[in-house]
Amino acid sequence: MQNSLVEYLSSKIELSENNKQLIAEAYQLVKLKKKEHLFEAGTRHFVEAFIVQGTMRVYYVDSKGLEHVLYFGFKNWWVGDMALYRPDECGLLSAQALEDTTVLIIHPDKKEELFAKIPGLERFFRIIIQRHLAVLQKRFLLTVSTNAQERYEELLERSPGIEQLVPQHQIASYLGILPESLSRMKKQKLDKRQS
Amino acid sequence: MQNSLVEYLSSKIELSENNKQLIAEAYQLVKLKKKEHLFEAGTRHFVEAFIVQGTMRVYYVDSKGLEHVLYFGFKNWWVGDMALYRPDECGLLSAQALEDTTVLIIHPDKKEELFAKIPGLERFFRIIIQRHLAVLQKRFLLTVSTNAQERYEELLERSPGIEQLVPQHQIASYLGILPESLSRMKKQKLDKRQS
DNA sequence: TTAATCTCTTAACATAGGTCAACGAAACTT
DNA sequence: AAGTTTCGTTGACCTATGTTAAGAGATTAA
Repeated sequence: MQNSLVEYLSSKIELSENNKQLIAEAYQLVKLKKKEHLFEAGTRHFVEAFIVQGTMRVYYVDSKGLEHVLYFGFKNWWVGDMALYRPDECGLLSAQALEDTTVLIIHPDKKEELFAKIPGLERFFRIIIQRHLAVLQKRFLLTVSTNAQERYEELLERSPGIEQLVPQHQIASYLGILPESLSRMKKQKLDKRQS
Repeated sequence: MQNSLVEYLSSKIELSENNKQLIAEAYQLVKLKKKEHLFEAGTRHFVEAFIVQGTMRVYYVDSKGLEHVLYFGFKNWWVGDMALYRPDECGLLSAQALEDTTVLIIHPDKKEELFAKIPGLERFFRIIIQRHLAVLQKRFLLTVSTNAQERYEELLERSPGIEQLVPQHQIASYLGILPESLSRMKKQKLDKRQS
């Protein structure tokens, strides 16, 4: 069932059989239907979920009501609002399943318990946070230093196959442009190739 | 001398006199002349500096040679490439003094020693990282959801007085536009106010 | 003090991407 | 299967910001 998380963690840190058991029991399986939300902006959600199967998008809704995809989550990735640091904070982000998706979640208190029992686990999660920071920083710098075309190419290179997993207007949102603009861009690319 | 760091930390966590002493001794005072660099992209720099006095900018140079300010550092702020997680990594960022500036730095190994000796310190630095993540996430979302005008107003509101500390073309770079565009924006604002 | 450099402003023109509107094709709902 | 919503495409036009060039002050260096 939740072996995928245990497998994933085992590949990252040393875990005794007993600890694997503890982890498997602490996490709870949640099944989301397509379009269902794991958490929504403005609510208290200290959720950090591991995707067992499926695809999600994490996005922000701005003051004009427009949505902006911050990142996508695929199998064996973590999704959450990593910027939250207290369980009682309200977040700015929402997370929605782009297809039927299965995730594993844990209560913050329970996570603390695991940290106390399993050496190396807290350190591992700290590294996850820092990796998120590194990824976000790269994303920001790419966004301010390139045009949509270049960002599109970078995305395709970094996540080949993403076009099969995510509808095109969500990709446009991730790139920071409108669907019409992505459509136009792709056409220009084609036209150029044929000339 | 380095009292400002000790004072700052004391206001955040409980510190015995002995621990204050340890901290004061572990950090090293560095004086930077205006335009001097604390670290530069492409070099191994695991630097995390506390600004005692002065102003710095942390920036990225893109593949076309253009500079993009990621953030400014003022008195009593931390500057560094928080995305680095191993002391032997090369960073993408550079940090330069915008005026004569004094900072406190520490060797990573020494920092580990402090962590071992001073309870609460490691936890505090973890919070700093997470706060950086939160700030960066907000910055990213603001950047993709607003125009330069709105970002300019947000900046002035969040950092009143910044225009006295930082030259205008650096502010433009922070906003993600060219100096000419910021100049034009300000003029339009004036024109509007007068009509 | 002069020269050299840096900083800010202005203006004319160029372009990436936004806006609006319309349409056909998929993909769900019933 | 019919109807409804969602998704991608196209085209005409618009706007924010980039580009280039020039000049005036301000600051720094010699």
